[in-house]
Amino acid sequence: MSLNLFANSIARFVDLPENERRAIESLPYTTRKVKRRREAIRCGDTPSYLYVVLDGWVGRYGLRSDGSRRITGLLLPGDFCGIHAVCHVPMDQSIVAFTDCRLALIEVEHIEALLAGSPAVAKALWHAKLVDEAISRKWLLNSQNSLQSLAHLLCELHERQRLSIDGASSFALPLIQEDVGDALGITAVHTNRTLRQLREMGLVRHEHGFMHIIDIAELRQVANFEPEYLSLPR
Amino acid sequence: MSLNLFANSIARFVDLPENERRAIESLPYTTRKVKRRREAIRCGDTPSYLYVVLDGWVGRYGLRSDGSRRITGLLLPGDFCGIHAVCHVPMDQSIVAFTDCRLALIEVEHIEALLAGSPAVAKALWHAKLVDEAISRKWLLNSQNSLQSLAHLLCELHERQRLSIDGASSFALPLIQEDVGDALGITAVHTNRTLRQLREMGLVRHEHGFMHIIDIAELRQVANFEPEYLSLPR
DNA sequence: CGCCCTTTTGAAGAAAATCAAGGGCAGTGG
DNA sequence: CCACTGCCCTTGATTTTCTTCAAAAGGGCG
Repeated sequence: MSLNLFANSIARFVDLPENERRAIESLPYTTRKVKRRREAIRCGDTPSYLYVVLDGWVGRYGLRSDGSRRITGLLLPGDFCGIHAVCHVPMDQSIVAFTDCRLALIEVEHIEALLAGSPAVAKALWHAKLVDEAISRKWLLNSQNSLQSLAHLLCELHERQRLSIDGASSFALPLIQEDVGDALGITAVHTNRTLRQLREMGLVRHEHGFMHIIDIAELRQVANFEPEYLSLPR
Repeated sequence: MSLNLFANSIARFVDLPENERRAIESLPYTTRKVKRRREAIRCGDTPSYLYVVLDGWVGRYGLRSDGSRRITGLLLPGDFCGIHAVCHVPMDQSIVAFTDCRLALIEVEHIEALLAGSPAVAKALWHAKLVDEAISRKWLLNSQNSLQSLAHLLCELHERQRLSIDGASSFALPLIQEDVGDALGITAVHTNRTLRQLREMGLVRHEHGFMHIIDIAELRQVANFEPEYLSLPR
């Protein structure tokens, strides 16, 4: 296992010169395994690494005063978090593993050196951050209508996984309904009912941890999903 | 009028060496006036400038399929937007003026040169973006409870204005209730009722476009507001 | 003064939360 | 092999929150 997944992820956004690709792939890093449901980074900590997801699913969340949780983003293999390290800023949210997963920890000094020496990479990290932000804002925009919002989340994940799973209309969705609810800002019970609606509309099936997209065109219609904001290649 | 407000804003996040401050303040730019309620940047356009707010209030928003609007962020003097220009990415949301305002337009080439030559500035822009993101995520976190959410927005604006207005417990709030509702993800009617609740609790008064914070301690209690995420000096 | 924009309030209805209970399934241990 | 347990999904009934629709009441400005 290495950072070439990270390099590929970066290369989605810029023409990556061969020397800069090598610079990424030769970054020193350590691997950390995190078990399902365990925190990878705690809110309030100032990380000293950039974290790259090597495999598994990871998420960002914050806690409310009543103890309830809101998931504010999902990180898939190749995604990174912890840019806070570069700025010496404490995390405003926590990072949790939704599956057993492996993270690459890259020391901030190496990231700084990379940013200074590899302009294309620096630009790509900005681009990746803009996409990340665009996703957050879509979540804000959608939090109005649970059906549309759930449909949109499924479209988002379908699209983001398209590259790795290559066009498959099913993907492993390791989240339980409570997680999905926490991502949408609704309760687990309501998530259940909303998911049932999508099922009864003949758009999706969720079985054995796999989400099967039956009618992507109609699902996108319901979601009002326009994939451009993800800046992924067609 | 010049970019020194922008430089100050940047300098909140890093120790800005004198030469880098001069680099910012000597950036060539043009000024653009935008009238209240007019769009400054349209969703889908790829900007070719970095936009810095010189004066007035500006906001980011997206439209839903039913035509309703969600405001996803507010920009105050010194704040910037349009980093998309650097990455050649189309905007995923639009930028609108809430008051007559003036924007500084800095060509992307100059920004790229600045980023390449001024490491502290580059780091500060990352930091500013992280704060921006943290604000978005707070909005996501709060969108659950309209009272808490409105209280939190007022605390956020109070805190962000603290530096410019210097400790005043009142500030000009040029948004109408419909705007506030669009920022919170609730209707104007419900915003009105929620605001009334805060008024009847003796926490705020809103008169003649000014928001008077009567009991900031209690307001922060209601909002569960913890200012650290804004990375502002004490 | 009269007009337009905004705020305020009421009443009815919809969406989602909450509370509660039952059911399936996988792993564990007797 | 079966009972037990824990975790998750599912469904029903009730309550709360917010929306929608409608109308009236400021308030500033030509």
